[in-house]
Amino acid sequence: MPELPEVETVRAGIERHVVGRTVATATVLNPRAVRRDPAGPEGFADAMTGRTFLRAERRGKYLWFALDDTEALLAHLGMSGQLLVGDPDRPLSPHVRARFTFTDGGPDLRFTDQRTFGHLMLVTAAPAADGAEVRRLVPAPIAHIAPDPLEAAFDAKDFAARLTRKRTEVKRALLDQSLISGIGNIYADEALWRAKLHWARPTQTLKRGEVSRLLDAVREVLTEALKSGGTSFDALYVNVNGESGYFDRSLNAYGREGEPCPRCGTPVRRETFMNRSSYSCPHCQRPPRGSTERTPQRVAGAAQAAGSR
DNA sequence: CTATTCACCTGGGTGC
DNA sequence: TGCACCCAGGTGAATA
Repeated sequence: MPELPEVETVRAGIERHVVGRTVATATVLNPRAVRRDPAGPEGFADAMTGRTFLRAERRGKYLWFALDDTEALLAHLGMSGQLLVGDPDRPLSPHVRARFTFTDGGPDLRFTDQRTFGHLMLVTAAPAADGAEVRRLVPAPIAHIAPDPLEAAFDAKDFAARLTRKRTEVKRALLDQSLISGIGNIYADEALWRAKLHWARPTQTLKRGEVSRLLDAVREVLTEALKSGGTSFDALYVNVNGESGYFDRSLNAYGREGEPCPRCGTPVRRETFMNRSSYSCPHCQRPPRGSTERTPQRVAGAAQAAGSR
């Protein structure tokens, strides 16, 4: 699942292989890929033709490619999206949702997305209003997304204040892209493990030291994952798929149910939270007082309702 | 305004 | 072998 490090790897790949090139043809193979673009598939393709990719930018899990001073191609990879650059004559895989060829006749760009949660959209961009030194444009549809912890516009003090003001659990807060962007289920669990915090911990009870420990953990986890993803930068293929190799980075908690915690050896537990799995160490990450232990099973009614759909 | 719930998707895996 | 179902989960619209 592409979270900040994977999306940044894609951004760097696009910067290297696509920026400076001009679109010869744009083809939408599945209209769902541009469902958020009011111009529709034909309008989108028409508007993209002849445009030049000027810059590759990112905030959190969103990517955008400036086309001029006010317009950009916005991309979100969703669960399974990939942006692949390669030989324009290679066969078209069944999950290619959109394709761009370039006037130089070189490698093409393909938006591939099995589960179709991702999308592309031509947008207008306005100057970011989140930092005096920030001069770049941010697309209007993602103006509500908070800066991510690796960008200059990120304000740690403001994050701490807003985090502890919320009335919610700490993991839910980490996944809230309007509070801090770029973190998904995997790195949320990894950061909480590293900071020795349980996912259900009420944000209002977090001590100052715990907040800074958590933010440090978030930055470390993202930075390390980014480093291991960086090895694929030289490849022509800009790959962000779970199977692509660097995604098997070492994880300490996520997906390791029953395996020993690397810190203390206690078997990692899995619990259901927000209808998804949360992995944590029962010894290092003690549940807050009064929190209900939850098992991975769904409630009977929910399972039945889901099954009948 | 804030917090919560749900719809949107598909292919691999599992159990009967 | 075939079928039904579960599961992965980020986003934004709808709802409370």
